[in-house]
Amino acid sequence: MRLTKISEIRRRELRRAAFEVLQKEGMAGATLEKVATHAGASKGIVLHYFANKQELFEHAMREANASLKEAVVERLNRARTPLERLEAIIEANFEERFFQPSVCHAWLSLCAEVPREPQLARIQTIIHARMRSNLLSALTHILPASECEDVALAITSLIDGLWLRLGLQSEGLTRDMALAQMRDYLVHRLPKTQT
Amino acid sequence: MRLTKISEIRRRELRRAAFEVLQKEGMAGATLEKVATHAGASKGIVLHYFANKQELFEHAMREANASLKEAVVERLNRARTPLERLEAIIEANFEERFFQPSVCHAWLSLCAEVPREPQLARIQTIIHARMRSNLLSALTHILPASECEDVALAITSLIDGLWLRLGLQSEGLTRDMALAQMRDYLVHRLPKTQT
DNA sequence: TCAATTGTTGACCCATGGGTCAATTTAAAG
DNA sequence: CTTTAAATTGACCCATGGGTCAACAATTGA
Repeated sequence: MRLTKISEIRRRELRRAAFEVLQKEGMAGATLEKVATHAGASKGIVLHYFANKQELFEHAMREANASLKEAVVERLNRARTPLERLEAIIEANFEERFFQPSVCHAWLSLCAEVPREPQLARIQTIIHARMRSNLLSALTHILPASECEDVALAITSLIDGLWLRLGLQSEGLTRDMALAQMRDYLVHRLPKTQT
Repeated sequence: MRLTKISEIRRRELRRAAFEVLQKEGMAGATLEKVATHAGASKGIVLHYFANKQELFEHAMREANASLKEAVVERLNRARTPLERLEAIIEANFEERFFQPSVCHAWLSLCAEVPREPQLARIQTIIHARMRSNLLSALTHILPASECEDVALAITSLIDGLWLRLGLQSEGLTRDMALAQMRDYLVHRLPKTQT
């Protein structure tokens, strides 16, 4: 048996192709045909590996999320202090490869389906839970317990808001500006001695 | 001639119906047929008053935005101090009639189309510009000029992020929590004497 | 070498939905 | 009252795209 079965290779290729097509075409425009073509395959193959369109894009979302998670873990491993852990989480969310208008467009398209797609909602819940947990594990060492939840939500919301802005108004919001925003928030919200 | 022409009445009815259908069905599911039925008319009439689907939803977005704008103006008129003006803008964005998961779903669906729909992008630009201008007109009296732009962007992003959260995880985020978040931000970001 | 499994394709089906149009009803104007 | 214009309908057209399927190719394992 091969180390990685063809089926796994194909599924990954198709997930990725789906996410990439999503970036430019949106959910309605991301045809099975287009995804297949973009992956260099035929439409039939897509439905051979995924039961239907929803499942395909569910896996596309999973993969995109997994790659963000990786980036966070990677940076968290390097972090030594609680503050560094906080910065690690934030900076991972604004890495150049992620913080791109097209990537944001794809996420927006997926988010717009969340209300009607329980599977996507589930993934979204997981994403939020992990974010919260990561933030809390750092914040509890920096802030009084009573404030941690609030600040965690604020940080998440700020990140999401900046992402949204990037998606809606690509011009005029750079990665550096976004990071500056986050830093500004931390400087004013965390205890003076910390930063 | 009647005070309000039938054409204007119909157009408003259809815009509203479009927005309401959007709340539950999303952009793909918001069929011309469904919009027409929801407005108590036939599909033909929709295309009689709007050139095509895009135009219909463009006007739906315009109307939803106009109603938010009204709420802001309303509250701004009551505000006396710069800080009150700031609070007016924020509170308008979280009025009960707006800050609802279903309303947020509709906005999400529209936002997801922005990248591929220049008309929607234009409206979005206007929304952001007005928000920025409103915030700056209050902030300039509270903060040093060099900080106003940054704080305006932060406030906008926070609001958008909280809205997004409401859309993605309806349970677990109340209006009061959202407002508390905004207050918490202001308390820590504005000069001590202000709040 | 030869089943048996897996991968792959393209043709086909069919529901859906955007958009057109001619025909009819309703209302306005003179 | 009649003519002109606006409002409204429902039938129709047709491209699109999700999903099925039978047949074919390739790979694998005995």
